[in-house]
Amino acid sequence: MKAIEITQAWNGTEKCQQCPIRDLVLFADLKEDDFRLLHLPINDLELDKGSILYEQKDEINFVYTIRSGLVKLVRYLPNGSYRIIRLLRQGDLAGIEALNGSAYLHHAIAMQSTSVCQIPVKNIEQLNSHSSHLYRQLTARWQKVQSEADIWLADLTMGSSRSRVANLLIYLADSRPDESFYLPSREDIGALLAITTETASRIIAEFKRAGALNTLRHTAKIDKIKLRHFQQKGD
Amino acid sequence: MKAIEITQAWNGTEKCQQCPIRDLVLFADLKEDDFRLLHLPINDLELDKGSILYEQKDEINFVYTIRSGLVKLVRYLPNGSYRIIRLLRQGDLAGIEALNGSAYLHHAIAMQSTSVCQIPVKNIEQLNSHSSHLYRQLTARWQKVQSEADIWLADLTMGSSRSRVANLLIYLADSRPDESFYLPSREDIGALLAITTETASRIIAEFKRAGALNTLRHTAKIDKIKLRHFQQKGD
DNA sequence: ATTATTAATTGATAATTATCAATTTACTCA
DNA sequence: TGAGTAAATTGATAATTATCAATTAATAAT
Repeated sequence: MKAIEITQAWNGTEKCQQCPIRDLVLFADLKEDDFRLLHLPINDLELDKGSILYEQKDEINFVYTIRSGLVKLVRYLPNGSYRIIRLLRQGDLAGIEALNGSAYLHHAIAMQSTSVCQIPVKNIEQLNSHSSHLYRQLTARWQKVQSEADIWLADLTMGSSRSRVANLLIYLADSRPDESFYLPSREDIGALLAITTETASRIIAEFKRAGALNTLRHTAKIDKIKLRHFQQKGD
Repeated sequence: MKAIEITQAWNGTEKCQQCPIRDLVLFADLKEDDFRLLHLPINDLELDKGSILYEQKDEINFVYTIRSGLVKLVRYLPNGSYRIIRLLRQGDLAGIEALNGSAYLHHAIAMQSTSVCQIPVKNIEQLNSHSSHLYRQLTARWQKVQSEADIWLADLTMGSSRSRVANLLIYLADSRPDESFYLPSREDIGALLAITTETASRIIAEFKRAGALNTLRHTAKIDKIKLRHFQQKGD
């Protein structure tokens, strides 16, 4: 287990243009001519739960688009504990820092079965120098990272543990078509919100008892109305 | 007071090339030819403490380079409280989200006397379409924002209040030539670290008593050795 | 299916932080 | 300078969360 499997390798030309999440990914705006500029192969990777997409020390030759699944960006602290800095979902870009030639800033680890496109940085650079279409996508993505980090900071680092967990669940459920989502382990919830595993567990259990959260294995659904009662004590 | 004064207006050509913080700012890599592409005037603004550089609702026509001083990016919450999302210092870029045509994401407020360059977004766009020099600076800056946000999240949102305040002071003192820095109000420290004003005050007072922090008005110096004792309880 | 292992839950208690309130200190403006 | 206002500090107490420890539930391996 914890395998990474290359299921396909291709040069963008046809495959990327038929990509079912085309409008979400980096190459959204590219024209047919642009695709001819892709020289290195793009790989399609399937990651098992727990497998590592990249680590901080890794050589940085790729950026990754998440096609499906869930990836956590993790920063390990000197004392051995860790903090989850951000979650990446469908359409998100991992390893964007590679484009500046700086090292990866975190470890990227699949939280569930995940499929990604592995795009060589050289491809991006080539495209960038010959076509301006990619530029908008890249800056837009940088901006998305930034604004999500801000929201994260505002919603998920203040207030009581209870309201932080409620906000996290609402964030996780957000924009899922069927409203069901992957519920992280209590340890990961702790690492996401800077609370202990036990506190995370108590609150999740409390939400379940109140009927605000229903789980089957790691698949969860929330009752937003009931959950809102836990969001803020003051209003 | 709380005035914003336009002290100078110029077209980049000579003025920007002589800028004393040229290597820190957006135009660092530009060549003489590039500057000829700047058509709209760049303004030099002087902000008094407390004055507002921009608000979320503002029309977004400018990005700003901080020449000196300290700016806080503030997000107001529905219940009237606020959270400081990030601090900007010399060389940092404010309002970078304007480049994607999205609204400003925060209020930007001067925490002390601050001077900034106000750069029309149109200038940036013009430069970008005619010269590739700016691209590197922009992506590098985006990346810096991202990596600092990550560090922030890891250092300033976990651990005890005491260690968070210690980390904030170390961050503020960092890279100041004379090691002296502007100490924010206790309320702002609270908004930065998601703790109450009172807790912030108690900890600052404790650091002063221990000789780990010395203040004269809002100018502060830290004793890093002594401060480290407060950083982490566990090591 | 059964055992071994890991994750989740719960309890009791200690430590931390928020809250409410009062006082002292610093700053502003006439 | 001196009164008025805002900011910082401190105290007492309540609420929240961490810590340590035990138990139960879920998952994986044979």
